[in-house]
Amino acid sequence: MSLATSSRIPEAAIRRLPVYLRVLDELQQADVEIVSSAELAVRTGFSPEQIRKDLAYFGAFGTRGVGYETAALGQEIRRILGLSAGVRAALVGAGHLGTALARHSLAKDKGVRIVAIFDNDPAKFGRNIDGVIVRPLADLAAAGRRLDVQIGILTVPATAAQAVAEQLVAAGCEALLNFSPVKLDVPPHVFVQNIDLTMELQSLAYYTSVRREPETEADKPE
Amino acid sequence: MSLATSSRIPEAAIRRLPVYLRVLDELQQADVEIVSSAELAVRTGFSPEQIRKDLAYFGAFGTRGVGYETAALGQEIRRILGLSAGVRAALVGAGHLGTALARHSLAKDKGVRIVAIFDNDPAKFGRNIDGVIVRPLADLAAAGRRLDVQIGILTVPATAAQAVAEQLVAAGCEALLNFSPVKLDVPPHVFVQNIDLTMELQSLAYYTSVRREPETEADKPE
DNA sequence: AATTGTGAAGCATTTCACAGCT
DNA sequence: AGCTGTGAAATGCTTCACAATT
Repeated sequence: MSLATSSRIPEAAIRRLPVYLRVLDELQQADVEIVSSAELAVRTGFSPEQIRKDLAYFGAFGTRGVGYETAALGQEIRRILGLSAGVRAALVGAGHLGTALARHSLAKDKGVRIVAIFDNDPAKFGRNIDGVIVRPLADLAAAGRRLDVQIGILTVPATAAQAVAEQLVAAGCEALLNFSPVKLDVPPHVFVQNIDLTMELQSLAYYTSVRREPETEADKPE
Repeated sequence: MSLATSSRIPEAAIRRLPVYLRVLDELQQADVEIVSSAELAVRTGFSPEQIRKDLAYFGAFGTRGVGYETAALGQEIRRILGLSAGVRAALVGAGHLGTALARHSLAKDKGVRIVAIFDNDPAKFGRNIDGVIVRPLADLAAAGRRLDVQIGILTVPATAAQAVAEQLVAAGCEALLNFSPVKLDVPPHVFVQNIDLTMELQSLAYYTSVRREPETEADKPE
């Protein structure tokens, strides 16, 4: 009962589904009722075969010789991801990044709703971020499972991250979005997605020509 | 001369280097002079073999039977990434997310420095974000290559993204960090890293147990 | 004795190529 | 005729296992 790991479906495929969903919604907006994998490929940048394979992991949603119904496929993806049920998230850390994220996500409902925001800093208590009030971090432990949140978002300093993660898991979170540069230690049933902004910037530097110094020393010795 | 793509080294390995770098800096801070791949593995969550292989792509930096010198390896990674030269970045879109990012990155110098911030909104012109003044977007085109930036960061609405990307490339950017949910069309020598926050949240929903509806219709038909 | 560096094996994901429907 | 769905091949990345070195 506790083995929730789906295992057969590549994580990369799951991460592409929201991209398909966005394009499908745009097409529907434009009254396009049918779309081919080739057309989706142009709009997403993924290959048509990949798109077909990704979708085929979950069923046969298209019509051969025709394509996919935009509306129906959109609903299927929403169902697969669990967005139609409406997922609830708690965000911890109402600093600049946390606030930006909350606004970003609350602006338009995309199936995941931030329903509670916590912080440590009394100066921030009571602040209203697009309709959600910033509460003391202590409330997270107190409210616990009554919050009924499935996703936790960490935009806290590295020093606080592990403790906050544990409280989010205790509150019932099964998936965490972690912006702290820390490897979180969580129970195996909890899925962690890390976003490390410093890492993103630093790794980009590699693809820049700046680094070319007259270097002789450390070339691979054959 | 224009073929800059390194090609032999996995992108995934490049993305792990900044993580090693962070841990090495922490160790150095704590006066640890030597570290083994096993110890690095514990602290980063990657396997020791993977760490050794990643480093071996660039040279032989360790001593057999001993380990790696924290200070020396840190410098090597900085050199490999191009951080020692000091990379310059321009950020476009001084909204909540852009501002948060700028502060985040400017707080401590990690080798990539945001040297210019642009926005479309006159209300934001002149605002000071940790020492950098928000300038009119038009200045980006005007300043062009004189900005001497290698990295561009896009925190703009989807509708503006492609045009802004083109201006950043014209200004000399060889790598873009794109937070807009748009597939950017750029010349082949430009490296694009997308961070799609809506996608991150929506894909997390999959790893949640919410989705379990009494579903019969669309199971894979064997 | 310990730990790196690395060819080879193993695994995962992507691409190919085409059969199967409409 | 056109486009999906899918085994099989190709590619890429990770793990294994051990020789090399201090």
